[in-house]
Amino acid sequence: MKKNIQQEKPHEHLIKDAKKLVLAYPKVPLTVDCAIFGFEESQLKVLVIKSDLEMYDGHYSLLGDIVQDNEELDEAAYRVLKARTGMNDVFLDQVRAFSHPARHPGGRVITVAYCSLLNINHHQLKIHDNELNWHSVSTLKDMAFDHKEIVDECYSWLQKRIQEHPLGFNLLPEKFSLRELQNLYEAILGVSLDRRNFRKKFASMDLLIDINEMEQDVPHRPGKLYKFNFEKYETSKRKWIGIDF
Amino acid sequence: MKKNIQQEKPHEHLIKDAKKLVLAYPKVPLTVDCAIFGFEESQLKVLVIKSDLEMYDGHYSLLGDIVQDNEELDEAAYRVLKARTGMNDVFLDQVRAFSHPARHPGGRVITVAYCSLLNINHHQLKIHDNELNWHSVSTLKDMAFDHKEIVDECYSWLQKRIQEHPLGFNLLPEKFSLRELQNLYEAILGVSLDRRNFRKKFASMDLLIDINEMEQDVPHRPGKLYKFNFEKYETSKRKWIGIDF
DNA sequence: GCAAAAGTGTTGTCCTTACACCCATGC
DNA sequence: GCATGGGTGTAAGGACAACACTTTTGC
Repeated sequence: MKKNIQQEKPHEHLIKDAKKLVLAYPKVPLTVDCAIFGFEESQLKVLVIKSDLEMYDGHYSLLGDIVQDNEELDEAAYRVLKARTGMNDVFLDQVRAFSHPARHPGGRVITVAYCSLLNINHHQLKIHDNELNWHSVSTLKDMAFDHKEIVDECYSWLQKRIQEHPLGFNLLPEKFSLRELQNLYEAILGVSLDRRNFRKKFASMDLLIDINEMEQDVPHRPGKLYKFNFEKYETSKRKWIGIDF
Repeated sequence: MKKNIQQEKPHEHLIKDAKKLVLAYPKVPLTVDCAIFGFEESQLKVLVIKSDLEMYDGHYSLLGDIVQDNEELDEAAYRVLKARTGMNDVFLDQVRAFSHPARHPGGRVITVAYCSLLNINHHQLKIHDNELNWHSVSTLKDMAFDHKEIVDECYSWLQKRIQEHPLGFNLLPEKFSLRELQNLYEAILGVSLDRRNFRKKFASMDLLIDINEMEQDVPHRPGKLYKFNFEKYETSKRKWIGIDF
């Protein structure tokens, strides 16, 4: 927007100097926070770090940073992600802004939350300060700031999105078995699924490429490995017709 | 978030003064913009106003305002809504933030977009300056700033949400006929729906209360009027199980 | 040979879709 | 009586849920 309601009068003139207008606006500190999810040992995990604020000593916080001048929010989030994980080409999407006036003990700070999905094994954590680590989502608590609320919201967001779009592949290795895929869905949705129906579902979607390789070193019959068919997915995204409460 | 990546060193001390930390953060002007949708003459409309920036002379913009100190984003959006429409208890939800550095000609301004749904006939527009008016969504173009992009995004958001939750009732009068409800869905989704199937669908959801009244002054057989069963809806919200790409 | 998980089909139910005729009202 | 939309039922097809046995590997 760009117009202050209080300023309005019946026949005001058009504003010529937009710069002057904006200079008069109040300003707030703005950050991005990333809920970076990974999948390991059949558990959904999120990347956290020990807070370096004394009042949150021992509590975890999400990775985030100040938004720089002339930086888009997406860029800022991506910068945080890359600085910590070293990864490019990572799934990243904005969830929503959090603006409670007391959410930061240092004063008013508004943050925009991002959800990111990556394969834990495809990267090395870049900085091991502050006990950067993967924490199981289900056992998280006592986070710094409003970060628990942010994680909860991002997790709900993920649960919903993963049922509408095949995002789960971002959390798996390039080659994966159907068992791994199902474990992932079960972990994220918190339900158990029928194996045969699950396989039929994905078979009928035709989004998996059979690469004619098998699992190695498993203590049971090895399963086939698949890749995700990104091309096919890109050319046939969901059409949104049908009311369904 | 709250930690600047560049600041990190192997054994830094915990930060005691959070206020001092935040004072050092760069700040940006922050606004909210509302895509306020209404339904009239079987068309989805959005509330717009003539921009008062000279460089956008004659172009429409959304309603919005600066976010005040210590104001939540939701509050700011609600304030804008109430100032212009005089309405309380209006549906309002955050869509997402827009942060392109050049989106405002006066310099960097980040905005958070909100989607709002209200019944056009239940309110009087509060201020008639700047040609505040309802504009058909389908014929909007040449808006000020990035407001066309914001409207498009909010419209997509609405198309999706209205299929998951019964939001449409916010756009209708308290009492409405099934025909009006169907017109609404057809207008928003841009499809035509089978009348019998549509009625069956809503009948089976059991979210409509038959109030034993009929339409008046229609030049054909009058239809029954219904109210939306808000209580029932609140106690039986959607359960999110099932993968569905 | 035993444990552990892979792989595979069928059936019933439910939901969705497609489709046509009579009815009530205003004019 | 005619135009306009209101109101209703049925049948076919597709999607989903439930369910058990055989196979392959490591040990």
